[in-house]
Order: sequence, then structure tokens, then C-alpha cells
Amino acid sequence: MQNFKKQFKKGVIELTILKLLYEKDQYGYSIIQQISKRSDNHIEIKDGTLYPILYRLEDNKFIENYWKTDNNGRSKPRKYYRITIEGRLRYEEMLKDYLEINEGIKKILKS
Amino acid sequence: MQNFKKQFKKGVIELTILKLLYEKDQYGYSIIQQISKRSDNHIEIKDGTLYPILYRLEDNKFIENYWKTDNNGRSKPRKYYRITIEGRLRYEEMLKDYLEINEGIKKILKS
DNA sequence: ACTTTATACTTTGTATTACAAGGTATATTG
DNA sequence: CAATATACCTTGTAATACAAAGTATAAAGT
Repeated sequence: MQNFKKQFKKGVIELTILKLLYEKDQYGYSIIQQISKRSDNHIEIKDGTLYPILYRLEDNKFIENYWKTDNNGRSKPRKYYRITIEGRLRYEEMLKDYLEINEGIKKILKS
Repeated sequence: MQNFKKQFKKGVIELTILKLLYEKDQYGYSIIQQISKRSDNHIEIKDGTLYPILYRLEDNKFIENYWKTDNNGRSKPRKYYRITIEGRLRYEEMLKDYLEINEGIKKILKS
């Protein structure tokens, strides 16, 4: 029981991560900030949560990484992620499922 | 990874169960059918999933049960569940969280 | 009358996964 | 120069939908 939000977030996090990478390549920490910002702080992901998900997505060939040094003074490279073709298909699939289930929930919730 | 739908359903199932019991007292099997029917079969719950959730909700004092024999010929009584005051409050709370997070996801998903 | 399917409830074991909590190291801000 | 934010990583834990098994009655089909 405990935390409903925590449970509810399961599953949808992957969807949002793939969506952000669908838009453009990004490094992990940036994804956390983007999700937080774009959801008006309604969805917050901890870094200890995000990185394992990224590794999982990578194992499944949905994303792949490369190190890149930005040309803005920062010397340390950041680990960027890029979505693959399989990842795009996976995203479309998940989006379809999400919309379907959400439609179902909506119908139940409205008296 | 495996099944996205399965993961996504976590959390929202409790919400839908409380919603149905908010409307009227019901026995377990009826809840399964209601959820399936009202969501146009987009959300299907297995009985092995529902009953443990009902027991959990009961442990948390959100619902309570009573055996009742319907007066329609069926001799065997069915185990009905009734939502408590605490359950109603819990439902309102969960609904608020659900709507908030859903709003956040929507914002992320629309380019 | 008999067989099959649906109803109704229960329990045990398993896989999944967000998070807490710890770590390391660099960059930025006051 | 101290404090905070950024950026990445790892281990252990709690929570939970489901599969798969069971029991028993009711309804539907032939």
C-alpha cells in the first residue's frame, strides 16, 4: 500500500523516457530535469531510479549511448542516449497501450 | 520489461475497485466483471489478483465485508464488500494523485 | 441425466521494479 | 573556499499483479 504515486508511476516512466529521447538525444541527468519540468513537477524521478531503467532499455536495444564533450567549457564528457529504431517501435506500442488503458480507466471513473 | 500493460495497471486497479464500491456494495467476482465491461475490455483483472487486493484494502480499513444470500434462487451466499469512510477519503486522495500525474504525463507526451 | 462451462472464493510462489541509501567525482555558485 | 548542484553508479528492499494451483456451487448445453 504505502505510496500510490510510486506504484502508479511504474510503467509510465519508461514511456516518458522514450518520448524524450524520441525528441532528441539526451544524457541521463537531463532526462530527470526534463520530466520534472515538463510535468509541472508532478512527476519526479530519482537518479537511482533512472539509471537502472536506462541500462534496462539499453539491454533491450531500445536505446544506445555515446560519450560526448559539450563545447561550452565543461571538460567532463556526458553520457548521451539515442533511441533506436526498435525503441521507436516500442514507444509507439507503449503509447497505444497507455491510451487504451487510460480510456478504460476514464470510463470507469466517470459515474 | 516483459509486459508494459501489467506494470501500468499497478496502482490504478485499487483506484477502480474503490470507485466501484463507492457506487454500490458488490462481491468480488462482480467487480472483475464490472471493470472488464465498463472499460470496454481494455482492463482485465484476474481473480487471483483481485482477492488479495480486497484483503489488503480490508486490512487497511478501506473496505469491509459481509456475507449475503441473494433472494433470486441462488442458495449460496456471496461475500459482499462495502467501502468505509476511510475508504472514501482514500479514494478521493488517490483520484487527485491520479489526475495530477496523468496531467503531467499528457504534457510530456504532447510534443 | 450428464457433461461442460461459468461463477465464486482462496492460497502459494515468482518476477518485476521504483526507491532509499550509499558511493565517487566534477562544476557551479555564494 | 565552502557549499550546493550536477552527473553517474551500485546494492538491498518493499510492494504487488500474476500464474497456477485448489475447492465448491450454479448454469447452460446436448
